[in-house]
Amino acid sequence: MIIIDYQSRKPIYEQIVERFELLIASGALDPDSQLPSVRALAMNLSINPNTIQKAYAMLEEEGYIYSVKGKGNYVSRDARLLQRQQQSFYRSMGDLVEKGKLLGVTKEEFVGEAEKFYEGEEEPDD
Amino acid sequence: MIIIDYQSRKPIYEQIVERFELLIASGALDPDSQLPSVRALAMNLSINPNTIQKAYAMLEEEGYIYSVKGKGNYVSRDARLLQRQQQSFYRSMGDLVEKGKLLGVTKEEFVGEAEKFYEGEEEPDD
Amino acid sequence: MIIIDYQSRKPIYEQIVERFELLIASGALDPDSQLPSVRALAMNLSINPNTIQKAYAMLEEEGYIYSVKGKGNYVSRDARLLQRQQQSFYRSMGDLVEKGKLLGVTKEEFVGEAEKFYEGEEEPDD
Amino acid sequence: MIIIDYQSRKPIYEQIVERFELLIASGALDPDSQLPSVRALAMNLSINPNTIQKAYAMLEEEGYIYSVKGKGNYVSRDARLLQRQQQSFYRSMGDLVEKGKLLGVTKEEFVGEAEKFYEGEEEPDD
DNA sequence: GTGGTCTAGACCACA
DNA sequence: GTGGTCTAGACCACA
Repeated sequence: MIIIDYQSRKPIYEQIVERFELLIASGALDPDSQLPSVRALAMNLSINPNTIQKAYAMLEEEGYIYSVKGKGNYVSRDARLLQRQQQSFYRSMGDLVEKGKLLGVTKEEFVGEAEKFYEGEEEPDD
Repeated sequence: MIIIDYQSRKPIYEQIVERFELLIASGALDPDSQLPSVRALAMNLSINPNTIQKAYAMLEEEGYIYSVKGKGNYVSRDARLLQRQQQSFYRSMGDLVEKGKLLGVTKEEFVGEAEKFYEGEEEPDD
Repeated sequence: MIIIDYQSRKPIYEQIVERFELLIASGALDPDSQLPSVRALAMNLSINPNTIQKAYAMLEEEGYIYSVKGKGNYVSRDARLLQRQQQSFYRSMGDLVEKGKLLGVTKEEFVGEAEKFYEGEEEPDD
Repeated sequence: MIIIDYQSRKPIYEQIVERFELLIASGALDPDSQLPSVRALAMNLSINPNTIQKAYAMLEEEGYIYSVKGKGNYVSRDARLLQRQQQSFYRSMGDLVEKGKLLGVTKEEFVGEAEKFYEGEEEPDD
């Protein structure tokens, strides 16, 4: 469920945070369902429990999960999380378009490539 | 020409590198034209000369600029730089599309928004 | 009678203790009246009986309740409990005022808002 | 500037966070002024640098400070921080009023005591 | 068993 | 010198 790129310049805890943000905002994880325990996930990924702890603390601070003492961490029930992710998504798109303009990518090229990306993945047949 | 966001989490030297990469790949800086001297730019942005040094070293290593001992740093003449930037650009687009799918953004929404971003900005009146 | 906020950062047993403290000190629970049994309350709130046990033990230690072996837990008859709560109440008020001063809240603003809070709520129509 | 109560149930890093929140929101610390370095403050309070780090990370996440890599942590310039603190302040007041009502504290008593607290501190003479 | 806090200490990136 | 990440390990509170 969580994949870590140990070569990445992005810190481990951040990779975990971003992964869970997506899983939660997209609905892949149901509200009030329990996250893997700190120790279990640490073992699983063979990293230090403190690092997981840090990631979970961050997710709680951001409202993605809530923690129940002595029981575990649970997915928050908050519709605004999806909105928030989408907003950040469109902001990234804006940045990308700006970069594209600088590099001489036309609107048509941009849209054409994007459509290919959209289609390419889902049905690898035909 | 170079704008630094001092509050950004992105290191200063990296901001400088990326900015020059774009300026050079897009042709905004002509091949063989001279870059501002390390000291001048450091003074101008009021940051540590070592930071500029590091950015220039990186740009040289990547082939964006070449340095002439005792004279200064100059823009490389290399058509592949634009290609390289565009490739990285399309890779980013692919990542963005993946994220969009997870967040339930449809192809139509994606394309629609992208077009808005393309049109929205002030076009240099001709 | 007892409401638990499972998402609160405050431990469950503590929420239970504080709730009973108020109910008893305010006279909402009569002296010598019986508290719900540990098991019943645990079932009712669907939490671990150990947690209720711990809360009751704490209330007994503080003198709010007394326990009769084999029978159950009962509300203490002790006028000083109200005083104690009120003292702690005024201490909190002192802390709040200090904080208000730091934040630039004037005495007039403080009093004005407090009066609004006092009036705002539904008063048990008489 | 920062005082730690080592007996408190409140974690050290949280005490540090709350103290800086007040100092910053109240304007006692000027925007863009530098906070003590992680190591210096750690030494000063004789606690582990990791604990200070944690507090600073939290303050950054909340927008009270920003961190410049290799240079230090600085106070944010954001007027909404004061508002945010005041909102939380009035929420606390609301809770306190509710408690007061339960304990039989009348509006007049509440206001009277609050005024005493407001006056008591400033001029210890007269 | 669950999360949370803290220390000690190493090591890296950045300016 | 500055912050940031991570590990190892202890110890506590809670359910």
